Amino acid sequence: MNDKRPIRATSGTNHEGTSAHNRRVIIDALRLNGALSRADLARATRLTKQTVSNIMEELEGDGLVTSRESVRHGRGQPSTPYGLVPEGAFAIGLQIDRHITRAIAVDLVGNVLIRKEANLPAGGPTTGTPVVLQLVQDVRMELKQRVAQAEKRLVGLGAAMPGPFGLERDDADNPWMMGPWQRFPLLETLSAGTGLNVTLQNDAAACATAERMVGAAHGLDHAVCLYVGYGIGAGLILGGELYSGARGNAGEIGMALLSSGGRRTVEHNASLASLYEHLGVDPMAPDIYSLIDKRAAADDPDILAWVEKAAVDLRWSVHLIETVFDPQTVILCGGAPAALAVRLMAAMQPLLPSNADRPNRLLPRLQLGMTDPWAVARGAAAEPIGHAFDPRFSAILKS
Amino acid sequence: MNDKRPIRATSGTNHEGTSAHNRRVIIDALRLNGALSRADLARATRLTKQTVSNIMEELEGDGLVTSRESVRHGRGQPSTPYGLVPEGAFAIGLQIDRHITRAIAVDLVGNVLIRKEANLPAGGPTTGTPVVLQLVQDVRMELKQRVAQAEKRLVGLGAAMPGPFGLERDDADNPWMMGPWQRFPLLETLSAGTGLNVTLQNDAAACATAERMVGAAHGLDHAVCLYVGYGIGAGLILGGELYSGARGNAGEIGMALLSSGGRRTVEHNASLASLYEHLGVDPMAPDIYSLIDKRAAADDPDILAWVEKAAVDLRWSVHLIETVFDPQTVILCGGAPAALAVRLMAAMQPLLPSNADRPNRLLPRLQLGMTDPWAVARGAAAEPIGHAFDPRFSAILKS
DNA sequence: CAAATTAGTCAAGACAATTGACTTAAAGAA
DNA sequence: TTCTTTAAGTCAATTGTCTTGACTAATTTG
Repeated sequence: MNDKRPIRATSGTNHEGTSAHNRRVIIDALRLNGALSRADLARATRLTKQTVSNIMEELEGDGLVTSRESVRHGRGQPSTPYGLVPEGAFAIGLQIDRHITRAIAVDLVGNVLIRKEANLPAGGPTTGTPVVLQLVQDVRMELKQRVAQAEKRLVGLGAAMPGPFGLERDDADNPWMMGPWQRFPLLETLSAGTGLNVTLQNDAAACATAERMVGAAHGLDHAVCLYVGYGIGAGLILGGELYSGARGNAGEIGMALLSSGGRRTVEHNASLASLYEHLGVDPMAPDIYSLIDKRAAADDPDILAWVEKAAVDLRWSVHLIETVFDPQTVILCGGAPAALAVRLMAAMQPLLPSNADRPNRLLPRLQLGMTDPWAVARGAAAEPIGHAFDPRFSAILKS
Repeated sequence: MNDKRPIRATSGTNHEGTSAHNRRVIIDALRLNGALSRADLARATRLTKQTVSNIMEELEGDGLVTSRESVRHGRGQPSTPYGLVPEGAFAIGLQIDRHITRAIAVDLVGNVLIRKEANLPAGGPTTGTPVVLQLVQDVRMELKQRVAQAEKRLVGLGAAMPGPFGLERDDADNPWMMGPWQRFPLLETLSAGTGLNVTLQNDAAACATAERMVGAAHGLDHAVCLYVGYGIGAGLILGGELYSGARGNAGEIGMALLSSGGRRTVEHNASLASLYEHLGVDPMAPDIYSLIDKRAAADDPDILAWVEKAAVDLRWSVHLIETVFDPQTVILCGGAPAALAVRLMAAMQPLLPSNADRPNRLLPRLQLGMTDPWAVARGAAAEPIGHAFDPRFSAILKS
């Protein structure tokens, strides 16, 4: 009969889509700017005062915003600012790293309420999954105990782990990869194990989300986070949204070959894995973070030697990021201890010339972002909250 | 009194935004799938039959779609497909290249109605602008003569030229740059000179737009066009939209340094400029395109030597693009003559390993796109048409 | 104390999608 | 043939959401 080829089309939208979009726009404005009056919101979103009033009433009813003390500014009736209610929503963030797993609980404005971590046994998902699930369960339990209505305002679980995802070839020999984990249906397992709405992204992307929410990328539409963790990656904020690529592997800059001939990648010289190897320390050591931090702070020559070597590749990475993404700024972030990160930043100067190298820039080419072992988990937790409220294209489409 | 810091927020939307979005979704579906019945459209866009009917009636009244012959498919009333009317809208596309400028007129479905080109005198915008404006004027005049109502359905002028834009440092010595043009307020000049709605993008981006509209990227949401022209660039289709970066310079992969130490870029070995230099031919020669094409087709050893050298860097470029963008496919396109492009493609095999190198891919890692000197102008022309009708986030925001 | 200015509300109206019943047109079954 | 099923498409009423314009409220300025 007729060919039943699938028809490709974007989804249309309707009244509810409009309304959802406007709600999200308002929440996003409040997150970005702090408390705002209805009149301010109306101007900023280009909606009418009345529309904003209606939506605010609804949001207040939903327990997502509350009024603050009214402020006088010159002539006219004083305005009543409304701010987000931290307890309006909660999410759990989960990081699965090479040797450790971390889980946190955050609220609507990004405050971290609970942190827990556990060593991840060797043996991949088989032995690791119970540990991870238990950790999540512990965080959830404690959250439930601490905040009465948290459970029903828990919007989801955001998980992050090193990429790349969906590769079929086995890179078991590559110390920077987590092959068994990457082939494991983590999302489904977590979803089944917790009953929560689960999202999965790579650690660099999660870090970028965290930077956008509360860090150096706050309010920026084009920013790239150069993530230095056990491996190296880039988290991409492009056009105001996190970009993940066709299969969630965008930004895996650590795997970029440094030249057309060689087999060396950025990760070989600049990842924390390479640092541990260089120093001959055991990455499983429980106090490794503070150990590195102390040695870096004391300008340990072994550390400085690694920093010099790593800076060469990181400098090139920044050049590359600037050249291909044209961001407003590049943010160095990740699990590197603060003292180490500061030294890396310094060693990367001067940056290589690039298109981003112009006078009268508003933002520096390279900024130091969060150097917090919990940053990835924070970003992971931000994902479900963002999904629930951010103004994004997909959000206005019909469900 | 109070601090009048600017408030950052996304714009809200209203009924007209909804309606505009749905119109655009429908037009886009028709462009992507060809003629579709109202029922098909309703299913594809997830709008109701009635809504689609209303919009179709409006679009038909606007002269953008017409009904085709009804088709029977099994039981039920036969459907009446509607297709885009080519004469529904027109746009002018303009390419400004190093030594030549091209202008075309296209219709709503992308047919090229008129092509004109002119040599661009040395001396930059001062001597070049009159030539460009005259060329545009010529195309416009001929369009007006050929199609009576074209003038009032002319939605804009899309211009493309090599990037990068907005650099303040002077690279007059760099033969791959067009410094004076890049610092020239082309957009304003064209706008003032023609009275049209003008957009400006780089040539690689324009080429990507063309590939998305009628080429290998048709219907893809994540595709990168590796553009080999006088310089080298990448046109980025990310998340279904063209991505340009913070300042329109995203994808300038030709300027990426090949290693952290050196000063060599992809453009040095793989651009047509490097080919002309390698061959010792004058890039101003009027028949240069067919000349290269013939020599390539005859497997001229000088050409083949260049191909080998260029392929090394292009292979690396593909690896890099796959690693940082994670696209569904990479498309080799640009102003290279067909015979040369085919040889480049062949010489690039085998590709370097990357995350994209997995079995059961749906699309090849690298495809040959348009090898048409007019592709850039076509893509440039698609921009105003797309702007007028595409479903994009910005389109649903309040004007 | 009146005028100006700004925040915010009220009630009616406008716009655009939805709903459900209906009409039309074809294929297949009895 | 005729009845049933299926699918396309229309009609008219309804619903959801934003806009409009007039209004009230609260404050500063002259």
